[in-house]
Amino acid sequence: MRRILHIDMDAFFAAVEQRRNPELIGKPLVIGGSGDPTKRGVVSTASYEARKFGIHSAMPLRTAHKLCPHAVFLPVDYEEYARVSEKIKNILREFSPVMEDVGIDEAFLDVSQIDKPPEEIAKEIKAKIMQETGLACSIGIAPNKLLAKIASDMQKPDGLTIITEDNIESRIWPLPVRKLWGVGPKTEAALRGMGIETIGRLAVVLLDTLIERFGQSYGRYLYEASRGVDESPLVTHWEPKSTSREITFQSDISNWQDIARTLAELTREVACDMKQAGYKGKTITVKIRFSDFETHTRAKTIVKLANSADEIRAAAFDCLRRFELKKKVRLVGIRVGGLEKA
DNA sequence: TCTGGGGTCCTGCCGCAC
DNA sequence: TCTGGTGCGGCAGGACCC
Repeated sequence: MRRILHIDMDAFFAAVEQRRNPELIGKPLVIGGSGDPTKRGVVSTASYEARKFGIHSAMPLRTAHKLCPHAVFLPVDYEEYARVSEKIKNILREFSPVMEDVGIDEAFLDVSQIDKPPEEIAKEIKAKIMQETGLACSIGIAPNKLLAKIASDMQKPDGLTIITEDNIESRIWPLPVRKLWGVGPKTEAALRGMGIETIGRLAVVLLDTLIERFGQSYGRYLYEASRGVDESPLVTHWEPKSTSREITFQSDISNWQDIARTLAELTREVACDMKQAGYKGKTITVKIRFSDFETHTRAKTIVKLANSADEIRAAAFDCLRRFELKKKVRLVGIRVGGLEKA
């Protein structure tokens, strides 16, 4: 039986900001966008004090500002959070080399090979992270990644939750389906339409029914996930498949020259990213989001792998010309896929 | 009225080659 | 030469994650 830990930092961005400026401790704090709640942007992280006002991740900053005008709004300092994140990941690797990075503020750790109760390991990890960074985290312990992730979310903040195969029925099945990794708003609504609101209710649906409704791959996933089944291994190393840059304009624009100029600038940045990381790519995709939020893409695959701004820009402009720019544009983006080591 | 930016994966469709 | 089945890559869109 595997023993998997899921480590999830509590309100990570907000906690990092509170640590470097203790005056912010105990105050409603919202991190997101440029830090100006009158501008376009969404909430990346809200402190627990801000969450009491109904503020949550992905909420427009303007909405957050209306809910709590006296909250402190700060811009995202990604470099600083990445630095702290790396420190935390290094601490985790000291406990087990089998670590899967899941974004900036969470990770899985396989401690199956360690001759010590996982609960004890988890307590040591929490203490070490607190000692070296001053930050709290929540940890879930389970026989697989799926359950460990659900567990870490059960007693936030500063939690430690153990789920075993024996208590899937009593502790997992009463939870709403939305708690399952991979079930978002659309699937939640579709399931509700079928009269399914909890994981336990999902677990009694026939496999064939789920495959018919959600397709072979996702249907089977839902069937297994609802039963707490997840054999997926920890991924300790992976290569990026695409890299991208996009920007939302502060106000929607209709001038083709402005759009083209922005696309050229994003192209330079993405080419620079690729050269620094040592990758070339072959599929260039341009993304346009119109003022009504309708989003379209146009892609072009070039014959030879490329990472120069000139080559990528030429393909990007071919794509841009294929758009009918009838409506105002709020976002333009570029992605280079099919990456290979240069 | 509001809805970021950086990713991954899946599905359906189409044209093409065999 | 025509027709149909099949597999595959490219493309577009969508759902989801942090």
